[in-house]
Amino acid sequence: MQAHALNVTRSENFPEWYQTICRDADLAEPSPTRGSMIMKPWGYGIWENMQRDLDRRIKETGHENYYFPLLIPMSFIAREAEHVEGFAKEMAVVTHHRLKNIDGELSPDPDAALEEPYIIRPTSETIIGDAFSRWIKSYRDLPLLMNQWANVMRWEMRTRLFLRTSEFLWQEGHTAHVSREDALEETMRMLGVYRAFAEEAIAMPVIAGEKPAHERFPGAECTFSIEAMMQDGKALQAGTSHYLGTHFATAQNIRFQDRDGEMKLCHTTSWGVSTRLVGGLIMTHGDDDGLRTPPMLAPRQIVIVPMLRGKPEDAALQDYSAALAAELNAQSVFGDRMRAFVDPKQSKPSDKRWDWVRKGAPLICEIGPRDAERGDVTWLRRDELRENGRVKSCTAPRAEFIGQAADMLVAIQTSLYQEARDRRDSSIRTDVKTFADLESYFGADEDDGVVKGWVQAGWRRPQDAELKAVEDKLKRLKLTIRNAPLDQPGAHGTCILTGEPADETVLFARAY
RNA sequence: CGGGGUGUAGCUCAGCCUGGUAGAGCGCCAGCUUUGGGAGCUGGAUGUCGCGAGUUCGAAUCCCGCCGCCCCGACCA
Repeated sequence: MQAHALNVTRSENFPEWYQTICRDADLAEPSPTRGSMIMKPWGYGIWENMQRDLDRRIKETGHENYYFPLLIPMSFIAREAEHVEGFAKEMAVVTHHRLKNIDGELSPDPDAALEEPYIIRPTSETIIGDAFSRWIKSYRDLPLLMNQWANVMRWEMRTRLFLRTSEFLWQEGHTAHVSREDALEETMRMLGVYRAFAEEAIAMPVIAGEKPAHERFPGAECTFSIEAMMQDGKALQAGTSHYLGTHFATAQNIRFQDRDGEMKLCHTTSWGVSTRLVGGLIMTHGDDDGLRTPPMLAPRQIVIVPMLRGKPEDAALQDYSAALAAELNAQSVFGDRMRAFVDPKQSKPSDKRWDWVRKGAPLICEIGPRDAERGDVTWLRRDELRENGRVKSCTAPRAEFIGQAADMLVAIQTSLYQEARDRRDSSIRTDVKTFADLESYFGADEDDGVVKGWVQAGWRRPQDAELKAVEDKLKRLKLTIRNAPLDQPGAHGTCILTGEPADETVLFARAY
């Protein structure tokens, strides 16, 4: 009898646990293309459900979907100085349009070099800005509210499944407005959409706030983020929303004629979330038995495993299971059709059970001959898998189970959220006031098994000349400033780095 | 790209120091037994030992080069 369904626990080795869960829950695997991953049905299905839910929220706030090209003329990226600087080092470049067999080796054909190379989009501000400059003529064309679902590529030094891959899937919203106020309102609105989406759909509590100046998106006037705490205490930036001011409008000539007849620059925004959220979901809800998939996003919410034994009564078990699935599928939950599934795989029932435990199907029904005979259902709740070290199962008459299935799924969604929120709330320290305290909390030699959470403390925004020193000081503790929560306390006290009066209260954390 | 580690069966790993031509457990396949649940017994299949070059009669083992992966750093959603 194995103690857990995974062979490494979170406390033993969190990074290894993360990799194991990606593999054993069949979420994704590394690919031959360095830094890129193969997403498998359970992992990709979670992303598809995220997409569906978030796409609805994006459309409900007035945005429409567009699709822009993968390849961007290289000159476009050069237009906004900070933007170039931010992305130049991680750009994949397309330089040829033909291969040729040269001395038995396939190479780009020297005669087929592109006059102007293309870059593979790391983000689409520039090519979308180019379109905006043509589409926007008048204040009547504003606001222009667009979104696109796309893949992007950033040549990363170090990659991890879902959390940082060279190619990733995301949504990027881009909008143009007549005024700073309108654009800022949009920036905040979408930050709010992300917060609600993360908390409601992913059951992942987040803190929304503004990034410090040195953590801004290249070319942005201000950047806001939602930050989630992973089970090892590290922070994950789960979504960003940027007010771009008139920087891109200036660089790309995005102007409109206002009511007063004057030509004015648009104020633009951009905002995005990516497949990184799947990584966040894993590190928020995974346990030592695998993933616990929030029911709202689980590709299959109820998995039915008939306990087949190669006996005559197997047929009856299959019929009973199929009928149960059909009845469950006719139910609705979270305003959607319930997703039940009979696992038809020809393998041992116990293996199928543990496969679904690792994948984190919210409810796993095990239908044995006695259940079928009596008209019962026996099930496991993935969020309450074990009790006193033993797997806990419940049995009830079929109609009763069907009647409460939706409520149980909702309860699982809620309990996952609450568990994550309690863990986060109890891991944010507000009593660390000085740099010495900060140092001793995060300690030079960690690895004492204690999860280091976040520290919320006051800080004074450094002047340009001081910034380097501040960053170095934090770097030594491997700390970053995550954001200044929108929800600011009344008084900020003194700056944890300098002891001077603080401008605001920010979150310090180690981060992914 | 720097520092450290690592690469042997599907998975976890032993063997390497001291060179003699490949192992264990789990998984997989077959048969039998078992049956409210991660079963037992018996039998079986599986590897260009990361890749390439070298030393040697002989290399998983020694030397050189390269590559992948992991951790730390730099970079970042």
